[in-house]
Amino acid sequence: MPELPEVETTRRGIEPHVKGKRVTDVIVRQRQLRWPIPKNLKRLLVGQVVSSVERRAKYLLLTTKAGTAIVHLGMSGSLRVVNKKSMPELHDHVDIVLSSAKALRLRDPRRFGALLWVKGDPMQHALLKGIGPEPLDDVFDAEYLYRKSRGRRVSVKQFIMNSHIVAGVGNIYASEALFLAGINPVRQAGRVSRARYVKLVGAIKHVLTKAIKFGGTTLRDFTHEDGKPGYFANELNVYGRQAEPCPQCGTAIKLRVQGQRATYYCALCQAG
DNA sequence: AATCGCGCCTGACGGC
DNA sequence: TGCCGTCAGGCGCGAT
Repeated sequence: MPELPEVETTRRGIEPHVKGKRVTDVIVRQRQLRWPIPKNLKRLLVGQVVSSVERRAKYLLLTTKAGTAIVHLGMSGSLRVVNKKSMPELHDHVDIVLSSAKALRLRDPRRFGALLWVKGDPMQHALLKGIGPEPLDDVFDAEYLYRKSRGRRVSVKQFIMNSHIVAGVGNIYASEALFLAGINPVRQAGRVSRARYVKLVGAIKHVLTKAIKFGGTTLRDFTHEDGKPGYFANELNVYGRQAEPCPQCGTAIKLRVQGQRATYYCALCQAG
């Protein structure tokens, strides 16, 4: 499941192959992703030079003079740099063919991803406009999170997964950060102390930074631009480890569902 | 304004 | 073996 570290890993992987290259063709094999891929994408993109490859939240932004392609990897998406002559496989929905020998290939078995186009400032696009600060940005600090959380009755886990509060924290890293901070995931966001938000912000930054260093977490579909997996799955303390011993205290890791999503936690270490 | 639940989609898995 | 139901989950959206 691509979360921020996986998208950032992808961005870093594709950037050297894409930036400064001209788009020579766009091949769409499956248009029906979360939203349909614009029918005129090929006309818009062909001939354009990709001037930058950026990330905002879990969105990738391929910017040209004419506009920006917005890519979301959804649940199962990956972007690979392939030889432009290599045969597409099942679920390889789009090739963005480049002026080099390469093509950027979007694979997305579950098709929860998206490939959209925006003219002008991409940050003004409806999908990006309301998104909260980047978690690795300095403006994302304990004071911000504390202030935003006052009066909120949702669980602290759902609170930090709200992209309007902070960008890019998904289900895996929310569980991991709450474990590192020793916070009970079901506690109401508005009832978490300032001191605990200091710990939580530190934990979020730490786990995301570390996951990027490991090239992200590959559980099933996610791969790097070269098709290789990320290795952070080995570093996960609680996610997916129901009934395994807590790495801190040995108590069995628990699983519960919050907002229709699995939360993994240690009831002893995260009593607070 | 905040919160809740739905639905998009495929592949893996368990039960029979 | 094979079929079928269930689950996984990011996240926008509509309803409350």
